[in-house]
Parts: sequence; structure tokens; C-alpha cells
Amino acid sequence: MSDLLERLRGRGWRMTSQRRVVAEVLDGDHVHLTADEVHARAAERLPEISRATVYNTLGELVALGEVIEVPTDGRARRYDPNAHHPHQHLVCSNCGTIRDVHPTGNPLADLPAAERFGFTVSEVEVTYRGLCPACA
Amino acid sequence: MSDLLERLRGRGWRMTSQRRVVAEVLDGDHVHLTADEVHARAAERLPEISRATVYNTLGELVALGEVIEVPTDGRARRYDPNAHHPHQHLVCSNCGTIRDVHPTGNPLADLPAAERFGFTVSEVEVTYRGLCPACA
DNA sequence: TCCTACGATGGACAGAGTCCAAGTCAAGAA
DNA sequence: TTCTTGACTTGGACTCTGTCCATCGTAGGA
Repeated sequence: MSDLLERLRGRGWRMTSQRRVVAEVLDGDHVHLTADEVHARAAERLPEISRATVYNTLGELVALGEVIEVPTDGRARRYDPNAHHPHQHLVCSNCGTIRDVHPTGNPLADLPAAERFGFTVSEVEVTYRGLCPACA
Repeated sequence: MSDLLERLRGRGWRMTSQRRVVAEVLDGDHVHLTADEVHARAAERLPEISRATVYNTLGELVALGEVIEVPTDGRARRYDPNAHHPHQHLVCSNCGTIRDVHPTGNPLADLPAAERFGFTVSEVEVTYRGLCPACA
């Protein structure tokens, strides 16, 4: 994660304690926190940090391509720090647990031109759903 | 669409004018309305219909498997009446237009057992993103 | 050490969805 | 046809996410 802080500093990010804490909270594999969860964990280390700052920082990290916004069925967006290794998601329909997965194949190639309606298709997002071991 | 009304009646649905209007609004291909849009269109025919009723009815239709909730990046959920023909979605990253598409291939088979983490995987959802002809 | 522009704060606000108590009415019974 | 009743609808209050903004604080260069 310190390399994330390095990269950010290299891009001219002003390094504040708030931004550092948010970046540190978003560390590890299979991390998919909501903004509120990020705020709660950040507040453990920096009690005065505000919600607005967490939202601002997450938005900047997404804009910089350092964090991915994961589309969820539920209400709150989730943030995935695993932005530099292409992957898809496996979601438990019951408890909402998310795992990063790496399917084989190339779904982009599976969409025939006739099914593209003139769109310039640039991205595919695959979400697998099912029950996790604990919920099954 | 009248067959939808028939199916619903067959399942013991009490047929009210509100439910009929919501079901009629959700008719056709490539229909992906938000709850608010459904409410607006329903209100053209039945001005007193309430938001709560639209939400209730949409929720019931989803629970019955007659309508699919489409995950979107934006804020509001969208509802897709094309529930009886498996398909995926192609979304314009700029204007949000959604088309139903039918890719070849079977993404479920593309997820190796080692990547399933013990989940019982039952569903895959594929979202293609790009620019529609109007936005390109 | 001092300056200042960038970042943080918190409170107001907005959009989407849920909940609930009270009133209404579809459809089966008589 | 009328009656009855429980399922359905209503509208307003409420919650949850997220955004905006004026003001204050501070990182980092001079």
C-alpha cells in the first residue's frame, strides 16, 4: 500500500493525514467496502475525519484509476482497491460477500457485431452470483 | 402483455387498476425504466397512483420473476420486463441508454472451480459498456 | 518561519427507497 | 345484487446514500 501512497505523491497529491488513512483502510485483496465502512474504519484512527472527506477522497482515487467502484444491487456503492489486476466479481446473493475472481475466456469476443447496435463497446463487467459456503 | 396480466391473475393476484397500469407501462422490448419513470407514465393514465404502490408492485413483479432489476452504475434501479428470455445488457457510458443483447458463449463455464471459493454459483450477469451511436 | 492555495469540515440539501396507520375496494359468499 | 373482509392503496414521515458549499485549517514551497 505504501506504493499507492508513493504513486499518489508522485501525481502531486497533497498528502494529508485524512488521505493517508483512507488509502490505508483500502488495502488488501477482496476488500470491497462501502463509503460508510471506509469512514468508520478511518474514524478509528482519525476520529475527526468527516464523511465529506471520505467521499471526496474515494472519488479522487476512482478518478485516478487507483480504486474501482463496484456496481452492487444493494444501495451503497462499494470500493475495490484491486484496480491494477483485471478481475470480475463473485457475489453471495444472501449475505452480499464479494470475492475477486479471474474467469477464463473473453466475453468481449462473445458479442457479435449484429448485437452491438452500433455501440463502440470498450468494457465488460461480469458478476457471478450464488451462495457462499457459509450461506449454502 | 395481456398474457402477463393473465399469469398474474392465475397466481392469485388481486387485479387493481393500479397494478394493471404498472404492468401495462412495463411492456415492450428494450424497456428499462426507473421506478420514478414508471410512476410518471402510470400517473398519465391514473393520476392518483402513489409512489408507494409503484414500488410495491415493482417489488412484487420482481419477486414473481416477471420483471428483472437491472443493476446500474447510477443511482436509480431500472426494471426490465423482458424476464422470460435470457439476455445481457449493453449500456452507453455517456447517456445511460440500455439495450438487451444476446452474447454467444457461456460465461458460467469460464469460472474454474479453483476460482469459486466454495460458492454455489447459479447466475452470471454480463454488462457491456461503451458509447452508443448518438454519443460516439 | 511565513504564505497561500489546496484540502477538510459539518451542516444543509437532494434523490431513491422503505415503512406505517388509516382508508378503500376487488372479488368471493350469500 | 349486495354484503363482507382482508388485501391493496395512499400519503406522509423517515432512512440511507451521496452532493454541495461556505468557512476554517494546514502541507509544503519560498
